[in-house]
Amino acid sequence: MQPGRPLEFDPEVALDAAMTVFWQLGFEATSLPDLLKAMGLSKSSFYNAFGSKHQLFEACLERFRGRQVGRMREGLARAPSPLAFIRDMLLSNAAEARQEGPRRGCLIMNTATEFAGRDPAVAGLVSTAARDFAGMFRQAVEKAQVQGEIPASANPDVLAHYLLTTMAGLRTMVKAGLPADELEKVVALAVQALH
Amino acid sequence: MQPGRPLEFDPEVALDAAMTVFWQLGFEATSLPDLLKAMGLSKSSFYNAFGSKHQLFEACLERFRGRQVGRMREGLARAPSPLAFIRDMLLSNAAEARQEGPRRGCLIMNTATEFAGRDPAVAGLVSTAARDFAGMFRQAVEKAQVQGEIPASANPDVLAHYLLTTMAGLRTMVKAGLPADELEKVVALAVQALH
DNA sequence: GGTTAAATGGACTATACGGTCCAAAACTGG
DNA sequence: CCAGTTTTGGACCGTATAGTCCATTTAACC
Repeated sequence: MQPGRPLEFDPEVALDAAMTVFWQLGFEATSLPDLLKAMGLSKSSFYNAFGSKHQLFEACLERFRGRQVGRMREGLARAPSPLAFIRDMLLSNAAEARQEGPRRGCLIMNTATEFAGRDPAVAGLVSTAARDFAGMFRQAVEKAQVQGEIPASANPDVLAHYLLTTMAGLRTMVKAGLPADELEKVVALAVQALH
Repeated sequence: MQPGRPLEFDPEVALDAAMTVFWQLGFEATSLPDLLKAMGLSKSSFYNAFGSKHQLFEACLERFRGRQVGRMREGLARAPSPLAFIRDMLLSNAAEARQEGPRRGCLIMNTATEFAGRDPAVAGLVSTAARDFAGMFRQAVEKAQVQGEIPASANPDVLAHYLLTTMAGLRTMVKAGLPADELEKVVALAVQALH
């Protein structure tokens, strides 16, 4: 690449801002002006750097997936025990019901419900992300089995999918307005079911 | 009401058609032309009869809620046992993963994730519906406790919320592309957890 | 400091949106 | 058959949408 003027904005930062907007509003409800404002750039720069609203959205999904997987990996590594990680994971989802504000949920789950079925590219990203999340849960389950926190007889894949399903359900129930107390009891029950 | 020309369409039928469209596409992604086409009426008739897209949507939510509660009540009455009803309920959600087509999910859950948080009126309808669904599950749980299918020591409310959460999670996972076989194993595990 | 390549702001486009309005048509009751 | 009331189709409106384009500015390299 030859000389030329350097970017005035940090694409990473801009992408983060865009991700947040999509996360809160979803794809359809997010307008271009919404994005430009949040990202702090002009139309030209936007299209120059990100191609289109749709491409940007896909980039955000990817970004979210990677970040979330990283967060889970890190959480599993740091947690006092694999089962504690699982419980904390679910509890952190339920905890969103405590905050008064936005209730963003999970970008991947939101996207799955919003329109994964109508867009093959997006559907692919969503299902890949779901598989990755399940994979992390699976690792946690297997680790818990080694440590004797979960019976070795259980099928780690089934448990992983069960946990992912519960997580998705919690996010939905938060948005539906169930109080945090109730959801925390649900989490306790769900964790109990692993034994 | 005096003479006047009678309606050329059946409002109930039209409402059903509208409900189906919203169910598949969500509120934002459904355009007025989409609705008119599905309902088979002109703009004038539409606004005359239903006020606005938003009002129509609220009517559809109400309709869905009532219908779903009725379906659950009926299912519980007909089922060979309360626990069988619960299992069938969850399985029927998972079963959507088998069909190739649309994957509509549950209108209420879809709406919760799409934009319940941004619209107080809609949020109210969604949370009412969620409470109603939970109430039906609660009845099933209590009945199951009487019949000894579920330990009497369990808290019916918690179990009801747990079931609702699982149901919501299943619908999300269906949309995320998890295969039906896996989801059915998840259902078995979730039902197991009630004991 | 000139050349070059890229970024920028803003004007511009075409389309689609939800919603309104009105004149004409159509059906009922008398 | 007429009066009364409502439905109906379609023209119309202002706005917002995603996306394009170009002339100008800007900074890096030699």
